[in-house]
Amino acid sequence: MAKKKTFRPKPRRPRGFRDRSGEEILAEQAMLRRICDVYASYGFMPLETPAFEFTDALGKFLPDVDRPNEGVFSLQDDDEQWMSLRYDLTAPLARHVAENYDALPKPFRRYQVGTVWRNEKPGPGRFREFTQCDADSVGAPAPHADAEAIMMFADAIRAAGLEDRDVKIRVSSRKVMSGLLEAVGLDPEDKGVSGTVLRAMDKYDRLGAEGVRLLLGQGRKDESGDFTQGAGLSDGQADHVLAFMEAASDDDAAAIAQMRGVMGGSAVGAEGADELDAIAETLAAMGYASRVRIDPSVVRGLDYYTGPVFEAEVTFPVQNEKGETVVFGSVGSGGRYDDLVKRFKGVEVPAVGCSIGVSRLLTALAARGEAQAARGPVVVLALEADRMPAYHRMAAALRAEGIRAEVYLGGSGMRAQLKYADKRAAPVVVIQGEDERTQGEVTVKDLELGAKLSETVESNEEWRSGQPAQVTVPEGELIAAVKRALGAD
RNA sequence: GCCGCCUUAGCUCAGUUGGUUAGAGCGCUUGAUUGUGGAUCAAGAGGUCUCUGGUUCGAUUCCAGAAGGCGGUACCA
Repeated sequence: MAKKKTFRPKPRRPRGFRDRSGEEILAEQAMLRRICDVYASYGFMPLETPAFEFTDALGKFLPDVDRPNEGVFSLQDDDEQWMSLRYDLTAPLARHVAENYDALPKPFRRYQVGTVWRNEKPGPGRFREFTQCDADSVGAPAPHADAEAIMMFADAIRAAGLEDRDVKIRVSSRKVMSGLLEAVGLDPEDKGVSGTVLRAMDKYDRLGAEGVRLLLGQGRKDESGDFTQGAGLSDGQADHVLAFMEAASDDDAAAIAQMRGVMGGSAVGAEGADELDAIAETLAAMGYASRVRIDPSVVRGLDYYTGPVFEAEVTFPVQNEKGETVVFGSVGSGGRYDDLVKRFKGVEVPAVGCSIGVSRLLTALAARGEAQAARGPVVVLALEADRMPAYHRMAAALRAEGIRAEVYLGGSGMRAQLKYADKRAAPVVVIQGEDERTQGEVTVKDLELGAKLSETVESNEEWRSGQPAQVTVPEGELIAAVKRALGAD
């Protein structure tokens, strides 16, 4: 007789998707609040848009193919139209502005927190589902809105918990990159060779001048033996590009001047350099010069950028759980995208904004050991089965005072209940067993203080008999006693 | 996508030159303590040795493939 097998699915998650603990969520919420407070203080208003957008609105159809780009999660609605999960918050903003153009004040300034999805291979601090926190000004031309975006970005990064020495904010411009490409004799519009050159420049930090030279020329083989095809430039052209990269300097004006020299007579290049000069001037006047550098090695992948671009990287080494130091990407970026709304409206609407990768930033801070354990709720022990209403009353009274509190609802004894409270990181437990009840009293035990005291207590007998860090008070003084215990730490 | 490493208890990992009962530390449960989280001591639970196929009398161990994980690299619209 054949036994019927019960189907039991494996509990598992798709690659790059994570469950997140209560502590991580609280840390993220706190970080988001601090970042958004900065955005709001600059006059930005919040906006929410849906997780799904029509794929054509995101601009993510593959050229000449009736299918969405591989990098976005997509599905067909019941009318066969392709929809995709948003992969950033900028494309939905452009859609929103285009759709409500006449009613919106220009410039339109909004900030937005949201989950975004990218169908890519996950890496360290890199997921397929993560949170971004953006602020953008739509309808504000260069370079003043760019300078503001960069200053606000620096403020937001600082508010998020990164001190100035922990982060490097670098600024460049798509226009000076185009100027360089023209000077080298390439067509900036040519996505092939020019794209390869820009990607090589983007790796200057990681691979250094020699690595970039290989990528500009024939190609480069990495440690794992994988070969990357190069851009095929001549030695002279490569020298030219590297001279541009070496313009980086502590003196922004000098860096921009050298970039001008390398770009020769390019008109776009000169325009980009003028904008960078204006930005650098504002940053210096506002006291941001020590926190932000003009640096030609910033490229940024998104090809919708049209002017200044910037990004923030952490300067401390990030290690994974195995203790290996890991290649960690940027924690935030931004730039100018003057053509994004034009896709819908036909008219150019200048726009600039920034985005902070909150999930990655949290990963970086956690890797540095800055995750602090969150305090749990006060736990009211449940010692006598027929006294549950009284326990609930005590918890409710604490809540009414704004103190997080819960009644123990498991089925175990006192010892296990205390272990539970310990594991929950409860700061305080409230105990009313038969002894206290008959006296009209309640015991308030300070677990945090007790943990501290236990370090100096050797024997179990001493530990038990001393009953450290707990007080028994009349029922009416419960709230006051709990508050004392909470405040004492 | 390409390259490399890895996969044995909840976690971190040993181990079996192919042989019957696969181990440790930590964690977990219970007790020493009719009502007190730490420490100590004692007892206990927990494994299709990732999966599939091959070689073999016999595979957790050898071989091949797959899946998953980690890292690098590419891509990142």
